[in-house]
Amino acid sequence: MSVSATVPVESSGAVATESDADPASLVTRAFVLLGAFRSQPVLGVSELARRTGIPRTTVHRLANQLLEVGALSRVGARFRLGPTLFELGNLHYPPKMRETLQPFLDDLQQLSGGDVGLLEPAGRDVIVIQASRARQSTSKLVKLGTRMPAASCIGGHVLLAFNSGRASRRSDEIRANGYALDRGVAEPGRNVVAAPVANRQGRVLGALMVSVPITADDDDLGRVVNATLSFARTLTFAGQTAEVDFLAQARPKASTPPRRA
Amino acid sequence: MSVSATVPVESSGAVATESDADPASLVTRAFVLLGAFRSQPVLGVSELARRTGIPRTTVHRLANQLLEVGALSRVGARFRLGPTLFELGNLHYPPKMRETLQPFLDDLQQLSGGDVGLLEPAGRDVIVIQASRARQSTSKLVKLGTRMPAASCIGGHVLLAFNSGRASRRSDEIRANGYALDRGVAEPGRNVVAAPVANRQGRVLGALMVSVPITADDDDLGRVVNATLSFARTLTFAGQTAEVDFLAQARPKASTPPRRA
DNA sequence: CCGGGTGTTCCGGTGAGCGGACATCGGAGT
DNA sequence: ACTCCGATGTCCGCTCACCGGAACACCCGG
Repeated sequence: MSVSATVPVESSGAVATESDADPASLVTRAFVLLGAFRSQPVLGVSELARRTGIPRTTVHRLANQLLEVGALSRVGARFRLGPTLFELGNLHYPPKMRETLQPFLDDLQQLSGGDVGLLEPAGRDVIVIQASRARQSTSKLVKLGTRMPAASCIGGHVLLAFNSGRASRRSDEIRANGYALDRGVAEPGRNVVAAPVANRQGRVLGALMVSVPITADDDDLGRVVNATLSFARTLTFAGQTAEVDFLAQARPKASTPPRRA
Repeated sequence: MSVSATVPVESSGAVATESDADPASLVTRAFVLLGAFRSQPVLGVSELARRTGIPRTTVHRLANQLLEVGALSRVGARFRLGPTLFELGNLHYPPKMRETLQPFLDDLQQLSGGDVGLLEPAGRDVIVIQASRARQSTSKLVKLGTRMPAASCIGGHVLLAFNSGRASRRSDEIRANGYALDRGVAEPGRNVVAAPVANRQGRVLGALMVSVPITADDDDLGRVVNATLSFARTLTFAGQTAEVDFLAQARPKASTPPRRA
């Protein structure tokens, strides 16, 4: 549990977030810094340095620069993530996407009684970019802004199945069914259903995920599965119509820019 | 009720404000790059270079680094803001703040029939960090994630009045009234009301803003004002109880870090 | 075939970033 | 009281990684 994305192993020196490329690069470091706040919302310079393996002085300078642009805010002598990140994060979507899709998520939430979330891939992780939660639900998977490894979440499995070229038994199964189902494994006492959402080119860009409490009657679950599939198709359609082109990925122009060595 | 002579709303356009300090600093530049997407959601390298004044080569390198950390995504050969920003932006809040406050905003929305937004200061701008909008409203001020100069928005005036030391006639007036009112200036055909929201120390950290269509009857407006004030107080209270400590800003510790000699 | 528009690569000079050392503050322990 | 410890903020000289001009590769429309 405690899906990685967290702290590297103490003061191991280098940055341990399994980033592919050179760990240098100021930009990378800045975002490693920001990422440290995933596990702790308020951090001081020294704490940041300890968690990220970046020298204190450097952290100090970086943090102050991030402060200037509003990516961090002060909390007494310490820091927290700043409002500029929220602003830019919201600009991530096409302007009307959220408003357009929210009613659908809400409907599905009502209908299923569970928690509904829309996932987007981010590297080898997935992020919950939109959600509709039951009043007093405790699903931690389906929570706005949550990031987790694609491999460790059923919604991520769906995305992998439809996106990554690599075939596997599980992927084949998901593609064949058109959805994925997790019975109480990911979340104890809960069933989780996931179905793919595509854009107008038919490319799968997101996954709809529903987490419902386990019921005695399997027919209930069946209904939830059907509803999820139906709504996933609806979202695909809604994304097309509202010229939202849900999650963009516009014209596939330079489809394969020569990959760097 | 003096009509507030609000500065006419600056309609997007050029790059937004700030960037006071040295334009150097990689971090600053990176965020200047990201900020360019405020006016255009999808941009290529050359376009970015043109808009930001940063040389193409540098833009290219920066953009690719930002891509690696998920702060940007590819769209064909161009870029858009990435999901990591959304994730981090959501972490900006205390964990339960949004869920806690949303019902209050929704109630006020229903009650007033207008658009309701919660503002947070960010440098000399303000950002709408939470909103509840009427079904088919067209208020552009009260939209989730919107950033605008504090000086050009009535909610910003409230924040300035209660936060900045500088006194002015307008600030005094707002402090005396406990709220601010804009009659159709900021948004044609709409009245906008704003009231301060504080944390447990009584420090004003946000502003509640309500935009309603202008009605013939002034009593209606009065009711909206009262409701807004009431809800602002409620939010203050809610922020306190739910140990959300709404918008943090904990103990005013190192209030005056010894400024360089 | 050309001219103007992209995105991308290369490479040398240099200034920005690095980090060791120091100053300072605040709280806990004795 | 005095001290230790860890916190944040500051200074400064060395060096290496970033910067950006120039050149390249590519795709279009004329």
